Amino acid sequence: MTDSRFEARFDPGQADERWQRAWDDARCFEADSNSTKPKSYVLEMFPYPSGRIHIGHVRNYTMGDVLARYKKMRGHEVLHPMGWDAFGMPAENAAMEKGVHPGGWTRDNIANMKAQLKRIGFALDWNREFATCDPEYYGHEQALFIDLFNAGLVYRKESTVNWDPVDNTVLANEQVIDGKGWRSGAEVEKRKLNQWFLKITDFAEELLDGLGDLENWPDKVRLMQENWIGKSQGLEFSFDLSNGEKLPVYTTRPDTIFGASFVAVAADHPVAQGTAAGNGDAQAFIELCKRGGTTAAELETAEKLGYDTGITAKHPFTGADLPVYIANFVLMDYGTGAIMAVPGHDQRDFEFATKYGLPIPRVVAASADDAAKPFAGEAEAGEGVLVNSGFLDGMDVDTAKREVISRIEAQGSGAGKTVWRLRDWGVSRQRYWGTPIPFIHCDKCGVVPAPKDSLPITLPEDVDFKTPGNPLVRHPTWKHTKCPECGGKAERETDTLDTFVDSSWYFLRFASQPGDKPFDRDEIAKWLPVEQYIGGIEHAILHLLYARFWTRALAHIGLIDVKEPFASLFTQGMVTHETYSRKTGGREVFYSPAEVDRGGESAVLKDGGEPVEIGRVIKMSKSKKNVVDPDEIIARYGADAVRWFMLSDSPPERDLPWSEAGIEGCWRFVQRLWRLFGQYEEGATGEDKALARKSHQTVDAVASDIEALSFNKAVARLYELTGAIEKAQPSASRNDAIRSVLLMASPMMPHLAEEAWQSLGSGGLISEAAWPEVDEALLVDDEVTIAVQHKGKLRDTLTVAKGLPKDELEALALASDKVQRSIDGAEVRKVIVVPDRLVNIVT
RNA sequence: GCGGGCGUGGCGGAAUUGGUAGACGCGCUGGUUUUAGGUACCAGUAUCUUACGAUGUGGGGGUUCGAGUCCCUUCGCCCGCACCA
Repeated sequence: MTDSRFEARFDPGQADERWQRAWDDARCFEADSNSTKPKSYVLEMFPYPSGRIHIGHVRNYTMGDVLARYKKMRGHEVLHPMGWDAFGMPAENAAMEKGVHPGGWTRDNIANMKAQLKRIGFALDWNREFATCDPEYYGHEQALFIDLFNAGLVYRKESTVNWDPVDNTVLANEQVIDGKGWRSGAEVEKRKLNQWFLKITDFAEELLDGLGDLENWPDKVRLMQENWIGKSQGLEFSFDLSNGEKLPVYTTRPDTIFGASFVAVAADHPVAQGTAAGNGDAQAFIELCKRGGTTAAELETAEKLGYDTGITAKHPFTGADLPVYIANFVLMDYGTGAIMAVPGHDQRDFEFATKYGLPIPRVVAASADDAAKPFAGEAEAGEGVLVNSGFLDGMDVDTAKREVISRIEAQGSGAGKTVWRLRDWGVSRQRYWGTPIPFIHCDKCGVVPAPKDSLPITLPEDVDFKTPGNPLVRHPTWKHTKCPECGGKAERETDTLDTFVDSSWYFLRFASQPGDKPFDRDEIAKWLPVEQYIGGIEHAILHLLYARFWTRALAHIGLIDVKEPFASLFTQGMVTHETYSRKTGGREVFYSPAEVDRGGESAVLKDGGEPVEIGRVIKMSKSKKNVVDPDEIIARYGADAVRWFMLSDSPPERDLPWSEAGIEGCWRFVQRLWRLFGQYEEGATGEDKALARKSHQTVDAVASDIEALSFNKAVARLYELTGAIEKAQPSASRNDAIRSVLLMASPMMPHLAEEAWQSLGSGGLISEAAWPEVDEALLVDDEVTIAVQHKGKLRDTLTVAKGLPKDELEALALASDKVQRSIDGAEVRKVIVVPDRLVNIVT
């Protein structure tokens, strides 16, 4: 019964590219800023141009694409742009390893990856494409940076970097492995440099409060940001030290002050520095702290170490002399860089006190009776009542906090204080491949911003990467310039900006890209905020917080009117794959899926047939070789099967395990749909009420699924409806249902859909068509299936008219043979009836 | 270490406010069509049990007429930790 206009099989090899060209020719996905339609800005996190599109990108962009195409079908003017996060370290690493220029390497990668994206058929507005390494883009970024400087949001201060003494280079955290430089293997040192900072802490309160309005962000992301910002109410007070100095400390647990058994300062705290002067042992200890990791994770997992300064601090209430230690777990940039340590009620202090034999007094207990209860090998950080604490005894934790703060304030030795965990954003990078920081150092005038008409300050092309270190510093001419203030000899800043700055406003530039300024305020007002932002959960904190901050900062200085850039956020999972490996000579060798023949339970090498071990399903990575190349898959199965796979089965926020069998199944479904569309019978008449109902219910449900980004559910519903249509006899209802499936599948399998749309003789492109209408009357079923339980266990089901009253349901349930057999004459004590759902009989 | 998340058949997963656990797909088993087939179609597929039935959502405990869903506890895996993007 196959329609003659349909070939036996859908051939993506000839169809995909043809339709991609048709979309380009019709310019269907170009966003019109002057449109009067409701707007939808759909954005996926733009990729770093590493060279190849990764299957994870394909998943991310397919989700956004389905939403963008769907919104267009619902009559929205859609902005769905794409660009390149093109600055960063990998380009410099490639330059060092392969002798290529970072710019050329990046441009080649972009060209490759763009071609790859085109082959997947994404509905992108390529007119708005840019790369952050375009001088035009980073020139505007330099202008914005100067604006923020003029608004007092940019400053310089000393801060610590990882220094590789052999390569004479600053290392990123990921380049430090076990405290050693990844290339040189040299012991990494901490070194202080003058660096540029953005005052994100000025916005801490705003960024925290703003989270409350981001209702369409995942709760987990909001919670992570809240914890990261880390507002805490505590007490800052000063200890009188035995050397006559005062030592300010900050604590969030002033209630436990009677449990303080020592005081600790960070290695770079002035008290530590003072102790080290003329004290070799203290100096050695501070040196020890300077080695090793800089990251919070390393600091906190490292063994707690300390050095007794010999100084003591006088307890403000008991007058006791507490020893002052230099400790490796105290951070200089949180609070005052010094703490009162309460080992009984803080785990880090507990470990330290145990190691150094310091007292561990209990000052909080479950009840006053437990005042002498020993600790069970760890600190107790929870709630309770105060004990062994003088005037605080018997109070709860909150009351005691307030009491201590007011007494300290009365003494005049301190005050209640709000402290934030959030630190200012250090944006200096001692690297070439980034946005040059637009400032000029003049001996006479100091650090002055470059004149705006000198922007962009572009990177020099003639650089070499044979010598380690920043090529901008050793370039013969680049940094030499004139001071814009006095006209005298001066030098350019050679630091470049963190690439997180580039990604903090690219979504604005997509919406509006005038040549003479970063963006047009009115156009931003039209397009922003982004309706739906989609990206990886790994960006939950840094990128998303920086972008929120940068947007607020621009609003603060009056350049834009939007404060939150992303109205709705979705974080998708990774694409994973099992690993294949063989142990040869004690070494594990990994093989790529392409090298392996995968049977039901086992796998063997294609070349040679030796068995390989099938490993866990993990994130795709080059080192484990468990990667699949989107290009190869598309060449084999076409773009639509790959897109369908990306949407099927796994909920989008969870990991998606790639499997060969899975893509085969998708390929078969593409063909099954193709046959279904061929079964559209011109002129078929007659009504099929059940099918019509199923079809309209599916259209309604798939629409809500797509809007909720629950693509796996939408896919399951399309399978179901397809099955129902295949079983039905030809009718007008059936034709209508086939047409609905075609339209519903079109955002997911656009090439197949265009081909079928054309074959059915529908005019124009399906990409320009409207979403099918839903007949509300068909959404409600008139019969429901009721579960009948006895003592909470299912005994029978009943099919009854919808809305049947409770007493009738109860009577029907009790009349059931199966139920009576289960009750077996016992006394019915209670019957619970949930209309249209269930009856539960309790005996 | 701290913060956040996840855990349901052989596999991916589905399951309004607590209300028929396993929809849908993959795989597997049997059959039909085909010269053949890696295609298509039909039937079956949580576990135990001959059956009646019992058990079952990482483990243990609790609340409830009723728990995958709520509470406590425990184990495993994943993400982030400020210079990877």
